Amino acid sequence: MVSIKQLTMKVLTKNTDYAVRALLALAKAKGSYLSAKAIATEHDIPYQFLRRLLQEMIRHNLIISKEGAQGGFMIKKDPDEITVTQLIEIFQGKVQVSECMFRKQICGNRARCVLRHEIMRIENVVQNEFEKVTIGKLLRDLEGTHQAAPSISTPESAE
Amino acid sequence: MVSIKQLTMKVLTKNTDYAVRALLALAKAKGSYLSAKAIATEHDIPYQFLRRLLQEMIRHNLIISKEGAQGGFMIKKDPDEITVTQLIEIFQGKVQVSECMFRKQICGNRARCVLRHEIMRIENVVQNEFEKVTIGKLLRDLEGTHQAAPSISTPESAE
DNA sequence: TTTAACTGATACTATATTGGTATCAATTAA
DNA sequence: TTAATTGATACCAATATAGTATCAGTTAAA
Ligand code: FES
Ligand code: FES
Repeated sequence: MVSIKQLTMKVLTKNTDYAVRALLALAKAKGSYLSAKAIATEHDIPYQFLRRLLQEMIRHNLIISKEGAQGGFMIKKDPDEITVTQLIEIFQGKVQVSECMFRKQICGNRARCVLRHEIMRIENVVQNEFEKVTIGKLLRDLEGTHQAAPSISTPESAE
Repeated sequence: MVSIKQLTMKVLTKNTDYAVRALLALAKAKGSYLSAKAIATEHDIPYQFLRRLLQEMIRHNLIISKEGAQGGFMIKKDPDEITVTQLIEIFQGKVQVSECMFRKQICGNRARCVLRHEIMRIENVVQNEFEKVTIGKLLRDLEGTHQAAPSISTPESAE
């Protein structure tokens, strides 16, 4: 075996995972401040880890904060304008399929490379797909799940 | 900054990169044995690293080997049947967008989850796209680049 | 006016993954 | 017999990911 350790390669890391969860909590609490501690305990996110993520999201103008007692964080940007793509880019950097495998070896100086085209095309597909998933959409799905929409045809017992 | 180190997250690792290069070399040399050393030097792949990859590919029936002096490796499987997806799975494990972010927190016991559907859909898209890229296709592109097809409309000076 | 509940900033540690090296035994052509 | 070569596997280094700790500053409220 060479490198098959986990059996899967993650495209979303904990950073993004936690950030999305936190944003959903903040979006739901829209208008009031939620403390990092509250979010952390309620959503099982390591406290200090979460704090860094929140600070990063402030820098990116997704949320704001209030210091001191009774302080906390509040969502700033419209949830429908926050895409998973953005979060991935903030916390994991741009998704790139390959910096260009083979480079010199195969392509030499030639600018034309079908493989590269394939790769770039795939990259765009991924990008576009994630672009469609916003915090607002997830929130609505989530609330739909817990409130209305009693049951959907295919129950999908998987997972 | 939280984790933006490289600015990009790779979907293809060196393993896969090198494996594809080696397979292209072997596909080109179809019918004769190429030594690991020859491949390594010709394609700038770390020798010992490459040897492990080759052994792994033997285990997966992509290539065969001959021991001893004048030995080496020879491609076994039809290049058109070797997809990049397969190589990714061998060397990086299955591509999985997320093992299921949020899990309990959000979905609880509910089997219905739109986010999960989105994620799975994206996974499938990636999988399908890579499925289309085979060693055979790459080899033909490569040979086209070096032999016929003198020039294509868009030169793409990028990279 | 002191204190406890907070965030800001940042350094640190631990673990996992990725990338690469080294070693030695076994095989085979010359 | 020897040099070229693979089989097998252990090891090491660099980087990325995940998580922890600390301390200074702010603020609501007792
Ligand atoms: S492999 Fe780099 S341009 Fe083709
Ligand atoms: S997040 Fe896991 S099923 Fe929805």
